[in-house]
Amino acid sequence: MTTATPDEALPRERQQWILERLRSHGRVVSAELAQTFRVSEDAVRRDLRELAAQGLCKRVYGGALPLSAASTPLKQRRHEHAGQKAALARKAVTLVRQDQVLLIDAGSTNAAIAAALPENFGLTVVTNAPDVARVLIDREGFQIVLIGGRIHAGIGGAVGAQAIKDIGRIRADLCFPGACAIDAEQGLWSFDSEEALLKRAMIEASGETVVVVTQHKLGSAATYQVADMNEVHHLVIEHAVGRATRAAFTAGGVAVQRADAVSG
Amino acid sequence: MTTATPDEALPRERQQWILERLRSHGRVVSAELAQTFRVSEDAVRRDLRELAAQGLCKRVYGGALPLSAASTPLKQRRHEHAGQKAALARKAVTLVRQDQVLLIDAGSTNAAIAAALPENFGLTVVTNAPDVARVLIDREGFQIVLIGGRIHAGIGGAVGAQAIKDIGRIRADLCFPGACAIDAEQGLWSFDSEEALLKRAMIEASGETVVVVTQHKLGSAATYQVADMNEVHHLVIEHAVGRATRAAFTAGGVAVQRADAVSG
DNA sequence: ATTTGCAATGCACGTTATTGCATGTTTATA
DNA sequence: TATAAACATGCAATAACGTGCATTGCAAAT
Repeated sequence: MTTATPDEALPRERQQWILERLRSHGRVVSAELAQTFRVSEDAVRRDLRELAAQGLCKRVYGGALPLSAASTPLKQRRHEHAGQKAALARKAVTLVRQDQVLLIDAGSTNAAIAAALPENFGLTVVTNAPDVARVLIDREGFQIVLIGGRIHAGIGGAVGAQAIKDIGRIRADLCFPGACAIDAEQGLWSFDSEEALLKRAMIEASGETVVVVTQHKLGSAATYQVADMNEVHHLVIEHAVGRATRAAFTAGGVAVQRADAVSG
Repeated sequence: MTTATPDEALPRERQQWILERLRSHGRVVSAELAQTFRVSEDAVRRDLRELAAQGLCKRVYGGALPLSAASTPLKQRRHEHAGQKAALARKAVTLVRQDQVLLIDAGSTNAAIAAALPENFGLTVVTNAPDVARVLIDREGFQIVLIGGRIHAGIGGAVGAQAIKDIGRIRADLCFPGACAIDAEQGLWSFDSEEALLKRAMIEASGETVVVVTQHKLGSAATYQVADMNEVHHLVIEHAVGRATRAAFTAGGVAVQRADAVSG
């Protein structure tokens, strides 16, 4: 029961109702909608066309379906901006030296970093993310240590007391905490309190901290603070980031690395 | 349950449903799909043809199988006996009841079991394998707990003192230790001493133990013993296993389950 | 008050997608 | 090798679709 009876509704109302129905029922049928709203199927089709144009649903023969990505937000992110992330990762791993111990957080960018790490470099990788672990298992010449704990599906890795305790028993050289948002004054931020605590524990367990971010995470903040900028030693950003933004971070004592330009 | 009863579905909706079903069940049968959607088998075949053309599944005589990109040697092994393993997994998950806590070991067979587990069944899955964790992260309605520790690449999961300590803090209902070899008299065996210790810890932390094996692991032994057969409560084997072999296990008090026959 | 502009709608018409059936062919298995 | 089931293909019927166009209702401008 999304709403009572629409029966008569304005176009926008209809579209809103359709979206709700898509969320709750997983599909809508043009003919049914036409009958529900007492309009012609043409009008319904126009609605669906608009919604699809806004990326809010997927039109199919007979009606519309919710975007399949809506049910799997993480899986969607996994292949987004793959080109940029690979470029960022290539630049980020230049900061890694032989025989170091790395602490790698969950996230698609960090999985890209794991894939870019040099093999047989004597590296030890400690991670709370099954994704990162799997990338390294399929490669060679890494010592891998898994951080245990309850897994938060939306984050894609272990969080919580157990994970933080595990991290407390580690000393790492380099730390790659994923960032939800980063700002030259405000520092590093996360959308989830558990996640923020975990990233903080990672940073405290490491000698140096490297933050690797795609462009849209720059200059914004989120809900929970992870660290001040003076706790971040290296920042790896996309090639396209402007000079002013870079200067703001450099002024704060952060070593800024630009990834190579990407065609795509 | 992937979805309720489709019964009547839009063409594209069918295809999505088929893909989901492929992920969770490892195969689809044309005749079954036709009955499920109440369309002719021709329509189903057309769907499968389209999906296959998009590289989303592999058509086989009678239906279709999931197509997961396999290239590296480990990944190769992961899907080598995909059909049989999916059939084993389907049978194995019938032993799982609502709201149970499962302890799942590393291994390709166990990853298939994770993929076959029913969603939103109140299940808690504890695992030392990034592979298993990842399968469940991509699905919904599971509580996932990661066992930490040093990862043994050849095994594909965490082993060692840390992992065993983590397991010691868990009480599970059901345990799925991967088996390298199993014999009615000699019991359960492993090729690696660390691995053997871990499996033993898992069994001791669980109420019941389920061993799921492909045919070639039966009746052989390995280097390190994991458990006697009287510690194994359920054995899930392929359909093709002979009567004499089954009887040997049954005589030892093991409940033997045969997977359904597989064409491929 | 009238005009103008615009969004929304329904209808007509040509186009495309989907379906089941009939045909002949391929495939698995005894 | 024989046989039945599964398959591909062509075909006609149907349902859904897109587009152009006229109509309607309403609000802003004249």
